[in-house]
Formats: sequence, structure tokens, C-alpha cells
Amino acid sequence: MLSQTEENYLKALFHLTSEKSEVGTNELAATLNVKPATVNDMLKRLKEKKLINYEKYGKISLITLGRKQALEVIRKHRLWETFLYEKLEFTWDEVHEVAEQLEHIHSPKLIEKLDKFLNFPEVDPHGDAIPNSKGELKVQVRKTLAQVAVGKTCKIIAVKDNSASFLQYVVKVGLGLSSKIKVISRQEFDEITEIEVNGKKSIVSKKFTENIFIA
Amino acid sequence: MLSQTEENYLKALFHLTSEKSEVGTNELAATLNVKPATVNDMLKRLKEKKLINYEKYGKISLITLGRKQALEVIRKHRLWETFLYEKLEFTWDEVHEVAEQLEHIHSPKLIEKLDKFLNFPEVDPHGDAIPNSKGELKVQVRKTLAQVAVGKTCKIIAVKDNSASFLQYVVKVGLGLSSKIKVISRQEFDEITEIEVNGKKSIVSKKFTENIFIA
DNA sequence: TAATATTGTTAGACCAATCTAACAAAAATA
DNA sequence: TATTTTTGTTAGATTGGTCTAACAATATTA
Repeated sequence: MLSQTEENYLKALFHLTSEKSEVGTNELAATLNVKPATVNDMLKRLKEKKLINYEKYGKISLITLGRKQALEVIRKHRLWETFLYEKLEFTWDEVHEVAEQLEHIHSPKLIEKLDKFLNFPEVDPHGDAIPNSKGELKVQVRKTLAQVAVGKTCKIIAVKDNSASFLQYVVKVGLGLSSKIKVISRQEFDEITEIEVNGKKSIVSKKFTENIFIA
Repeated sequence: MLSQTEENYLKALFHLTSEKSEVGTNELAATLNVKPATVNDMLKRLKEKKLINYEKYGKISLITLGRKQALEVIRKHRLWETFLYEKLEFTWDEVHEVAEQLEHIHSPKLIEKLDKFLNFPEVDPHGDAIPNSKGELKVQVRKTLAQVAVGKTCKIIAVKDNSASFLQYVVKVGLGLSSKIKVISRQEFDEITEIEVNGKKSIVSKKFTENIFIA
């Protein structure tokens, strides 16, 4: 059985490789709040356990078993987030931290029962797809708010960044899951967009709009 | 913050001292599935952290902070058991093992929300009292099936032993929480009791009857 | 291409939690 | 009381996960 630490490395690898396809020791170290040397040691252990491919100075990639384990952890994380949000009335920005702990509970039965209790949800409270029990994950091709033309209205379905600070800002602007957003104007030079949510206007950065997924 | 291991030592100490008031290194080691030497090391650490009183070759006892921490873990354990039993349809004998993991999740908010979600239960699925958020535990003076006179009928309210093997046997005999039991006869010499549950007769040992709490 | 900067690796150390093997104290018993 | 058994302690080793400091490989740029 994998340790919590090992599970966290696999999860981070899964997320980083699925958006960039080239992950380095430094980057991994930064996301795990650990030093590159520590990552290096762990990569050797994960290779030893046949969870990843890795050669000195070469590129890092998950292999079958590692990928499966990563998806299992992500499944658990997202199901717990859904539970916290829907049943225990946690807010959008609070669920992540607790789910980081709950995702490491080992009990296949627990997770299947939880899935059923939640009525087999397809997405978590941030709009991210929940892998099924076979470790299959629906590929989501999603547009961001940055791609919406001026004057158009759209609906928020997910956020890219799950950090509490970002989510709290999102809430402050008046947004929640399924909120409607109208793009009022956009200043290309300043990379700034004016939006309207429930009659409330706000000015947001390019970074912000790139972190909002819309339908 | 305490480690899971430290929490487990405190919990075991709480349980052992509350039924015997004299706990030794060996006994503690046996319940924690660890060697006496390991316990000895840990006792020093717990003393260092001001969680227990302990002198070389002397007796071991929890002090204020340690007791509080132990009760917090027990509270979490029993709330999670209640959740698993009532919401996720786990059986009596399955809840313990998973709760052993869940009890170590750190999040005061989570546990208060869970308590509310479960409608502030007073006892867990084994009939044990759940400590409140201030760490207060109702003292339960409970009679066992061994003390019930021949011919009398009583109601099961809890079990002393929470091991899966015992609970599975309990279920096999036809018992569940709140089941009614009639004591048909008792052989003092053989220390055997004949009981009847829902019309089904069974012969059980003294050990068995001493592990069944009744109203 | 040589110098510099970035990125990755290794060696050696530390801490928590465990072990085994040897030893010491206390309790039970002959 | 002397011997034996039980119980508890210590010393030294191991493992996983981390660190710092030094070094090596690769990439960038003057």
C-alpha cells in the first residue's frame, strides 16, 4: 500500500503532466512544498515501485499503475469535496483543504458507498470531472472567460485554480457555480476585463479570466 | 499537533485506564500491536509533551491535556462510526476499522458539521456515549447479560468488545442494537447460558454474556 | 565558444517510529 | 530468603521522509 506522501507525489505528477507534458524536479518540489533533493529521492523510490518512468536527467512520466493510483486518489478527493459541499454545507473555498486529508483514507467500500450516497455525481463543486471506479476520467475541453467576446453572456461551470485565496476572490466578485457572467468590455493593452454578475460590475485581470471555465 | 501514533497511544491509555486504573508497558504494547520497548520510548515522548504522568517503573496516567486529546479522538471516532452506520449503510462490525482512520482527520469545522448533520447523536452504533465538543463524556453504568436472572427478558443497548469477530458472532446469534433477549437457562458449572432472540435459541459462553450490555 | 544561470543529483545528516537483543527491577513462588 | 518469572528499560539498528551543502549536467546568453 502506498504512503500518503507517495500518493501526493503521484497526484501532483498527474496534474502537472496533464497540463504541460514536461515536468521537472524543481516544479514538482515547488508544488509539493519540498526541496528538489527530496523529490529526487522520492522519484527513485517511485521508479523502484514501478509507478513512474524516470532516468537520471531524463523526463518523468507516470506509467500504468502510477496513473491508476493517482486517479484513485483524485476520485476520492473529488467525492469528498462533493460530500463536504452538498451534505455538510462547506463553502466552495473550504472543501479542498479537508479533502486533502480525506483522500488518503483507505477503504474501497467506503468510497463506493459514499459515491452511492451522493447519487453518483459526475463533477465536484469546482466543476471538475470525478473519475469513475475504473479510473476513467472524462476529458473536459473547456473554454475560459478570457475567450468570451465582449457583449456576450456565459455561465461559469468550473474554476482552474482551487486555492482558497482565488476562490474567496471569486465569491467576492459575486460568482458561484452556475452564475451568469456578462463581458462588458476588455482593454487589450492593460489585459483587463470588465464583467457583470447579477447586476454587479467588476474589473478583473487576464489571469482571473483564464481561471474561470465557462459553458 | 499530535501525530496519528501519539493519538492512538492516548486513546489506548484512556480506554485501558478507565477500566483497570493500572496499565503496564506490556499491556499497552499488546493492544497497540507493538513491542514493549516501543511503548517505553513513546511514553517518554508523551511525558516530554506533558500529556501523561510517568516515572521509570512507576505507573502511567493521562493528565489534563492528554485526556482532552484522547476524548477528542474518541469523539471523532464515534461520530464517524455513526455516520458510516446511519448514512452509508455500513454494518455494525464494519464501522470500527474505517473509523480508526477517519478519527485522525484534523478539522474542527468538519467534526462540528458532521455532528450537526447526524443530528447530535448521543451514542454510537455500539451504544457507547459520544463525548461532546467540550470533551465531556457521560458516565455509563451498564449491566451485562451475565447479570440478568433466568427467565427474564432484556434489551441489548451496547457491546463491550468492538472487534469484528465478536460483532459478527453477535449478528449470527440474531442480535442487533435494541434486540430483545430472553434468558432461558444458565449452567453455573459450565458457565453457559441459553438465550432466545426472536424465537431463535442459542447457547453462549460466560465471556459472551459479559460483553453484552443491556437495559 | 566561453561564461553564467538553471536545473538536477549526490552525500551526509536528522527525526519519528519502529525493531531486536541484552539487561535491570519487581513480583511470585519454592 | 533465594530462585525464577514477569515486567520494564536501554542501546543500537532500520526505514521513510525530510533537510542542507556541494557538485554535475544542461541550457542560455554575452
